[in-house]
Amino acid sequence: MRASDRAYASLRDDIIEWRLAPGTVLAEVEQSERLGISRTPLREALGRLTAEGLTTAGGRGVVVTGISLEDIDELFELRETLEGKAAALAARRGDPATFEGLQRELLNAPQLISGNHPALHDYYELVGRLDTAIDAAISNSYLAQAMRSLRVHLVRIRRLAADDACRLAAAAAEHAAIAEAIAAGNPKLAEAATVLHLHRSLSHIKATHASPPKEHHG
Amino acid sequence: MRASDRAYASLRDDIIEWRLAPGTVLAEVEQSERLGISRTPLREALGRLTAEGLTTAGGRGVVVTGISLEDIDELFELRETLEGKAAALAARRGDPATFEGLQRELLNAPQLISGNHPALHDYYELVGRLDTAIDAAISNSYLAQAMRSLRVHLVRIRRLAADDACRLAAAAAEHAAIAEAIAAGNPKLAEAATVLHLHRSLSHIKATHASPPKEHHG
DNA sequence: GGTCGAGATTATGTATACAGAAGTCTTGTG
DNA sequence: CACAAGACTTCTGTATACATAATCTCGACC
Repeated sequence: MRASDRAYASLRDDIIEWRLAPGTVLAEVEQSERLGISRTPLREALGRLTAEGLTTAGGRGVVVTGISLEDIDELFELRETLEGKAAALAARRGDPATFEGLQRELLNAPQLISGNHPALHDYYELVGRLDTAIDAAISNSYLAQAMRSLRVHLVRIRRLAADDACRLAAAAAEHAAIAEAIAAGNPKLAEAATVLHLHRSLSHIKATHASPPKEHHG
Repeated sequence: MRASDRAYASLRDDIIEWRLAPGTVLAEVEQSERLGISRTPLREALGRLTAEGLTTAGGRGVVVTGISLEDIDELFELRETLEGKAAALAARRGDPATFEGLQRELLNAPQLISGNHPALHDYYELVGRLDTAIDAAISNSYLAQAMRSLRVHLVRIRRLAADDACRLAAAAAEHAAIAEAIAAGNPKLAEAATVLHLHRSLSHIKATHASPPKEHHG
């Protein structure tokens, strides 16, 4: 693996997991020394992060982007548009069997979650498989790409919302409804189920953070 | 201006204007010598182009991306989703006076176009102002960013469709309808006018290219 | 005492040198 | 004559050295 790829993955992870706070300046010499590489591959990594919107190239050095409450609203507005359309397209073009299987798994998810130690990883992996299945079903690489670039920010937001077992179970049911609608080949229903799920998710995030979270564009 | 910026702008223009054909390999030494810069800023430029989707970083060297008929369909599918939503949001949040002015200008556009030498530049500049006004009105930087990344590819497609004066006049009328709906504060109408315009544009492009254009991902 | 300016310092932007990998051409053998 | 193996060529990936620009600080002058 290339050094620039490692640097990119490392920094991306640090930003998404909030180990690098918004507003942090990523000086080239400092970071290249920290990661044990030279400035050249680091610059490529920073360029990719900036293209994704995780950092901004303001004046001197690149700084870690913040996420304000307005950003979350904007993000979900776009997300509703893209994922709603994607769900509708998947219902038209997807393979029903695939989504029937995912629906079954999602209906079983709450049982796994309510166990002793909530297996967040398993749940997120399952949701990720649903996302991947939708991406493949829509047969639209540009739409898929747009959603992928959104998901980076959403994962970041997810860390802000302390997902309890209750919300996870509800979310699993909502995802199951989406999968069911897609499997049934019903575009309108798939879009409606998606919109519903996203509104619930956004409400949950906002309720969790009645007090404003870390603020905004560094 | 930085050397990497100049290289990026130059290559981007060459690709959009089809001076660099799809499938062309952009070797680093070759291009850096052609542009009179060193490999370092050139690599940054290539990275930006690849992030935008104008080039792909397959195996050895980056190659200029192609646009197939399927790509155009996918592109317009996403475009309909994003611009439809944007028009609806602009109708809700935009300043009516701005769009009334744009509507008036667009209604006068056909007179300018039907002159001796069709002033394509003026028309495209006017449409660009409408896009900019919508971007500003929606108050959603993520949606605006998604549309900006789309427009790069659309400009490229525009060069494939030989826009005659007749089509330009019709397009101006369609744009005027969009501006009118936004000025009227009618989201559903604005979205409908946008969807109508995009379908007409796509039909025109497809009719122009009954014979398949340059094909596919390089 | 405050403010403006010049110098120093440090960071980014660029060029170049080096290393590793991949592809191609050539040559030898079956 | 065809196929395979090896060396050579060439390209990308990385490191480092140098240039340039911006910022911070210190000092002088008002």
